[in-house]
Amino acid sequence: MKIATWNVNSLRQRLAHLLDWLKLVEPDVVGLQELKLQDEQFPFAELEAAGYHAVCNGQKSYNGVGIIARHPITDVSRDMGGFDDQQKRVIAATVNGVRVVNAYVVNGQSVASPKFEYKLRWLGAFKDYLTDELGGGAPVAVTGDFNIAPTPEDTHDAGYWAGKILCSDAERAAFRGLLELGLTDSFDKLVAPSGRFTWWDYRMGAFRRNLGLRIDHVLLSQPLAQRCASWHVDTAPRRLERPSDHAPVVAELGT
DNA sequence: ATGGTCGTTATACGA
Repeated sequence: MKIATWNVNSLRQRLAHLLDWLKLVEPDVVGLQELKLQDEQFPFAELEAAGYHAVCNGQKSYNGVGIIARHPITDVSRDMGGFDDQQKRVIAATVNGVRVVNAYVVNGQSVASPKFEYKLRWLGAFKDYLTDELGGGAPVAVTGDFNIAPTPEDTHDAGYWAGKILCSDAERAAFRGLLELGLTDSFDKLVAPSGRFTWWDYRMGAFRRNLGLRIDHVLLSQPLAQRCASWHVDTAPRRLERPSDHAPVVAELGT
């Protein structure tokens, strides 16, 4: 079973990339982020033709998340109950007995920004939300653009990124707090041929120079973590013309 | 590496 996450940075711009990638890789479940479209614009027909069920929580211009899967998708939940948020960042659903939670975590802009306060509040709410989902009895897979590089090694230049947005102590502590709920970072099963970065800035030729960060993650609750055999980044879509600035991450689970 | 690019019912702002 392949569980993937991919920030596509506009699904309308990236639909061909996604469809080609699905055909090649055949993931069972994919959490998609930054759809940048409304629900009625979601390409359900194209994905169905590709063999995928789909659910989404869309928003005009910004944010927006979706889950696509080869098995039927049930028990769809949108947003975090109890957290008043105008931004569409969370969708959860059950796929083949697995509770899939897919999130587009707040970027935060800079640690001095009011958006950083929002990011930390949001992460606090997300921890509570995951606590509830983990108590639901089903194994849980959390996919998403977390906008957090968990360790200095998850950056191309630890000195440059020290204390900056995506790498601050507060963000990293929040990420560890999620793991402490009983989730394992599937990155622990990194396979040797894969690099670890999942995002490269569009500017400065950052991808060509491999100036990246690891900010997209697949976290697994215990029964799934035990089955996780490998983690890798697929950089092929990042090499295409007009790519997303993120590459898909794939966690593969055995039986 | 502080510039440089993308995306969006845009022409500023978010990432």
